[in-house]
Amino acid sequence: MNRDILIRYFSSILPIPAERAAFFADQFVPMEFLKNDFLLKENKISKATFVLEAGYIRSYTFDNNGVEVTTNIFSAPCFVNDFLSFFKQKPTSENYQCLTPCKIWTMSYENVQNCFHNYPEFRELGRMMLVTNYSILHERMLGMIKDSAENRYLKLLSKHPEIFQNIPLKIIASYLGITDTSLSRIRKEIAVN
Amino acid sequence: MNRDILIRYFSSILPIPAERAAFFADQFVPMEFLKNDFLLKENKISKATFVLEAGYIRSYTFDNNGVEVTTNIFSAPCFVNDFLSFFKQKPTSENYQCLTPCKIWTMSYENVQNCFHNYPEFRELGRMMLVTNYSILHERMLGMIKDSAENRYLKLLSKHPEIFQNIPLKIIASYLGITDTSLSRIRKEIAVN
DNA sequence: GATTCTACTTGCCATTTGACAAGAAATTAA
DNA sequence: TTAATTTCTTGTCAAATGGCAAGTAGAATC
Repeated sequence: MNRDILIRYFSSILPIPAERAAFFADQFVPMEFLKNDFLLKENKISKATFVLEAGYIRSYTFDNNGVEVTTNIFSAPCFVNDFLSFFKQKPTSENYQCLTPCKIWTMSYENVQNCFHNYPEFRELGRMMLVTNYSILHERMLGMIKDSAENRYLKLLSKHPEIFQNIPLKIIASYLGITDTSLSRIRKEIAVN
Repeated sequence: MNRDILIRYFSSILPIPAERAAFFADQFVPMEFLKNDFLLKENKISKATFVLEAGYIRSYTFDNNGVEVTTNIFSAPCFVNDFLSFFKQKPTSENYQCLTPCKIWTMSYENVQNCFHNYPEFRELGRMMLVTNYSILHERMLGMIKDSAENRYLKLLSKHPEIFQNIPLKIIASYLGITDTSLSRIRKEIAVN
């Protein structure tokens, strides 16, 4: 695993001295996960925060008919966090599962709290991470209101083409809020034109 | 305006000593807004955070065809914040407008930063506010994927019935991601049964 | 009180999306 | 390699939602 990726990722979120970024990176423990491994299961409390160095993860839950719904797709490098469960130490309602083998850096809740307490820059990093994720979710929400399914597909395709090379379409369809059938038709329609 | 509402609201987000909650409340300046007044306009940078004591506010933007889209509805008491604009001091893409006369407590960006720096509990309050708002948005997102328009309507109706007494249906429809025509039909259908 | 404006409803028809089922293609397991 | 499983596509039909326009009701303005 590559610690430099972690350091660069921190610096991209918030400009901080390289030395400090390296110190923060040292707080994380590297782990390797296999495909289908779970980082967190529903009804459990998130005890750690994760940074995905390589691989793909999704979170999912179930709709009223018991059908799996993909709530999020994580493409490296990024934080993987159930904010509600982690920061309020409450059980989550979602499952976080590796879609591919993953390289993941983890940091315990206690250590995060400790660094929040002692390092203003770490607090700032945490806040920026929250704000950034909020605004990504906000954009996705706007897309659900403003855009057609086809446009949502095209936006995701242009922003994260790598996802389509690595994740089954039916999971992407669910994430886009449509059925795999519809996504298949949308792709067909676009291919024709 | 009623400072106690502010204090109680803070305490509901995070258990803190009453004295400290009162001190935080003192950092906020009371203001009265008229119907249709703007708290923040698109392309401007949010210079203050707001707590809505009484009244209704919405945020809106425009879709690709120039049609207004309501992105959020704020029902007192609650924080009213453009997180991205406020915390990153970047221009917002949305308009925040009063739908009724409003009683609003404001606190400047500088003062917020100062309190973040000096008061751990204030930081914690800010983080909880962010986390809470993230999870509300997350739930709304899930609803857009999992629920039919009718179910989204019913959920909003049961959770915030007061909104339907105070805000035009066409704005609520837009917030739910449907047209006012569709909402009208959904309501009719429900009324029949 | 009359006028204007806005919100809401409704009818008609088109489009999008879903449900279900069958089959093809690709991947995984034996 | 073969078999089993999963993913993806496609057909048919139904349901949900939208676009547009007309008409009604209610609120705001003069």
